[in-house]
Amino acid sequence: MSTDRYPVHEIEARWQRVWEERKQFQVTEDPGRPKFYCLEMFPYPSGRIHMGHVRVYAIGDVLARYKWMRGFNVLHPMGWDAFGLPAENAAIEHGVHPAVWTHENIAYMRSQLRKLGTSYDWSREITTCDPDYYRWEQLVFIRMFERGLAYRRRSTVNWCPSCQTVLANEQVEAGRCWRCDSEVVPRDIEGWFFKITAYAEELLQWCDRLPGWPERVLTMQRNWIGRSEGAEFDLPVAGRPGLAVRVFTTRPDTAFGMTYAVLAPEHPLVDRLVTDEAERAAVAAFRAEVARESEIERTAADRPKRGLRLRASVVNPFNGAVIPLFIADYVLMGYGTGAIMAVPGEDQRDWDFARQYGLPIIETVRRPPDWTGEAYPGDGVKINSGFLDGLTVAEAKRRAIDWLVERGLGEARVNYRLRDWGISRQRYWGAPIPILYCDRCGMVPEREENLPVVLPRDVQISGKGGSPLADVATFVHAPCPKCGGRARRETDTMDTFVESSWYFLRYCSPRHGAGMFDPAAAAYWMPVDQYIGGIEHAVLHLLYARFYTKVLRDLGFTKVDEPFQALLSQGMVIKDGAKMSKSKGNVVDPDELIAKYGADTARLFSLFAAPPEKDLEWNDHGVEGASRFLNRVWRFVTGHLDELRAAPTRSGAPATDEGRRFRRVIHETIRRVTDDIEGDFHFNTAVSAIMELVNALQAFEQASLDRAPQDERRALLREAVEVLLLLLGPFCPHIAEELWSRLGHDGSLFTEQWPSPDPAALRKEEVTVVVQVDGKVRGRLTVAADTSEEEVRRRALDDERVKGWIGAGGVARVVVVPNRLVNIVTRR
RNA sequence: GCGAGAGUGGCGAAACUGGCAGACGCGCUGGAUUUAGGAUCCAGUGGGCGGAAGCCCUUGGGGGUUCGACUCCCCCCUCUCGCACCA
Repeated sequence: MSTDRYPVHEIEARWQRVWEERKQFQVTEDPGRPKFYCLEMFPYPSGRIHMGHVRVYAIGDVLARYKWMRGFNVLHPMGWDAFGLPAENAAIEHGVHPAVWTHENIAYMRSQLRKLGTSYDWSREITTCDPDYYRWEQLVFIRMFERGLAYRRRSTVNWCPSCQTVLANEQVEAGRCWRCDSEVVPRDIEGWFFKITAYAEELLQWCDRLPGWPERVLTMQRNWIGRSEGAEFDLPVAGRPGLAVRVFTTRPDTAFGMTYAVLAPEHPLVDRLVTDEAERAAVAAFRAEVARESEIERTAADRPKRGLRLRASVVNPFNGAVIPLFIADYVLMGYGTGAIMAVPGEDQRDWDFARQYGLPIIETVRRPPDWTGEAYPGDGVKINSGFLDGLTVAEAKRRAIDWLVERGLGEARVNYRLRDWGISRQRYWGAPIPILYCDRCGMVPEREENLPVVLPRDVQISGKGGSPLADVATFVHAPCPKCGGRARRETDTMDTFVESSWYFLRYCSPRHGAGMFDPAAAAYWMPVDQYIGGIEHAVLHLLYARFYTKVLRDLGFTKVDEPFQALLSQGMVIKDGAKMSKSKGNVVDPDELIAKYGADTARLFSLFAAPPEKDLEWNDHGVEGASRFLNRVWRFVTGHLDELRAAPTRSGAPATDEGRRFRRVIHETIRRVTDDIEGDFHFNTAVSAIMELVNALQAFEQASLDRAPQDERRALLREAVEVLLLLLGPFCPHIAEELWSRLGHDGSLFTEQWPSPDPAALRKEEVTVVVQVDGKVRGRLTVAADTSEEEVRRRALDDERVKGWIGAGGVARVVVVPNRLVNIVTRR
């Protein structure tokens, strides 16, 4: 190790030990102090932390330490999202038990997080694969089951052939598995669901009441929930009394333009409508053709639509017209009623289909004169629409619905795109679902006093498919909780997103034995004041956690409506233009980084290089720069220790202009750094303000050597250095603590008050006013602050240089912005 | 297609409610120190013209509002992300 650099490792290890020994960041509820719950998304214990972790935990740590210094009682916990597939895959590949693999990883990653100098209350650490953790979600599962919020049904689900398990809709990205990127296939299977759809409206409504969340995350959630308003009504099947096709539409006003109707190919009504074997065979062939297409092909853009005309026809109740009925691949069974009225005039999909199959097109809204498109989806006056003619689209929608309701033919209806959350996983490493199947009693929940249903250790993990739990006789066979007879346990486990849906509540009282959490502790700490994590969870974890919190509220466990008051979505860490990944070979290993430069440098660079919400382009030279800066701070403080220690306590304003100017820089830095942290977490500009302070400090040190009175010089140097260390503390805690103590302070920097700017120091005596002529800078004036407009105008017009730019036309007007600028507008 | 966000030096970026565009850092150039390298320090660094003072141009492109536009309005282009036949 070069002697030119400060002793990073010695210092960092020492302070990490001191903080731990002092239990400095352990907290208890204290009603006398304002609380601040600072939470970063907990990691999956994959083995080692990566740069994305360094970034998110550095961001959270700055905030937590800052809030400490601001006098808050800060809850800043850490834990492990410990269930999940990689542990099982490791078991298959290396023959190590998932539990062993997981706990080894946790031990290593915990030491890595400590080396980063993070201010966690480790006494609150939780691990979700611990039965003392998941027992509580088993309890909640039972309560949800009793209320119909957890239910079992057979349905077509997303199956990942590689992970050998079901995926929730939210876990499928463009037809592929969110984890392994395999193509997802539909599969008909029995499984457990959480009824998130019962909360669709509330989840949507609250999107408008989360001002601390980024708009793009709220938009993604709103889109995902996908509310649409319209009407549902019957199209009677011609000549088949009692049979009708139920359709949903958002445009009931266009009903007079319906020229055909469509059922989803798998719609159950189809089988009842077929007239003979020939048609049955045709339908079967069509269905097979549609089924052959993969999810990805089916969602490809501009794909031609395919349909099959059925022999049956339906009647448009609005005008009695008999219209053809199709089955077609562009109508989905999973949305609305699985059937539509087709209005080619106003719907582009219907237009495309009608053109292809030679079906008539009726326009029911007058086109704007410059309209050149095909189907017209916009507003306008209704035409060709009977009693709706002459109305606007909005009026006609209302009228059409009233008309349906009056005749008992249909009703207003709201539909959501959101589907229930499928939580069954056909895998081992997850929380067991506490349900038994009894031959006599059917589906029975485990008795609450028998919880937890512990995941057995001894299993054969083959990865061949099907839950390995099914082969564990001691687990599967259990007495029926109701009748005591023979019963079998459910062998699916819960989606790991269930654990992460409430861990923030468990942190409030992590060792609570009488329930999920201590209500008093949760009442004190919740909600999370600032949550920090990656954008990839915009509609996964963040939607599930909101839902689960509302369920817990409705079950009487908590009074909180929303778990996260404010959310910061940090950007990715990229290198050479791509996300860091082993396959691209562009990973930077945090261990190596810390070994070379130390944690303070790693933190400083990841905070300085970009604002937190943006992607961060990794740059090795930039890291050098961060390290260089810290070394400069170190050299300055250690090089002036005698002088700093001998400094007098400040009294009054500096006597020299130089001193006053420098003191203003010090206090302006306090203001800037505070505003940057409090505002939009723009730590990058906060760091640059600190760097500017150091630049000013060095300049002042040089300039004041022989010019300033020595007492004033020392006092200002001391004031500047103390402010510098206090401001730097949250970003680079180790070096700040070390230099703070070398200055002669006994206590920790983090028990100090965050500094406030002195208004007297901020006051400017002189200001530079820019003088423009026709908007171009032609000079500047130095004037006393708050000089009157007239005076500034006079002095600007008197300026010789400025006069030269005023042409023959003379001055038209003069705009004066006090303390800033004068703009002289000439007549041209 | 729909929705959201972004576009500023060689690079990461900054610019408060419209008021000196490019702070801070990286890189680069020159110099000092050094046997050398490293480290450190000093000066310079958007483009063009000029010996210099200085002048002109410049925030994806085009228009507009304004004394004044990176910032506000309209049109267009490019990129990123999300959803995607959702009736």
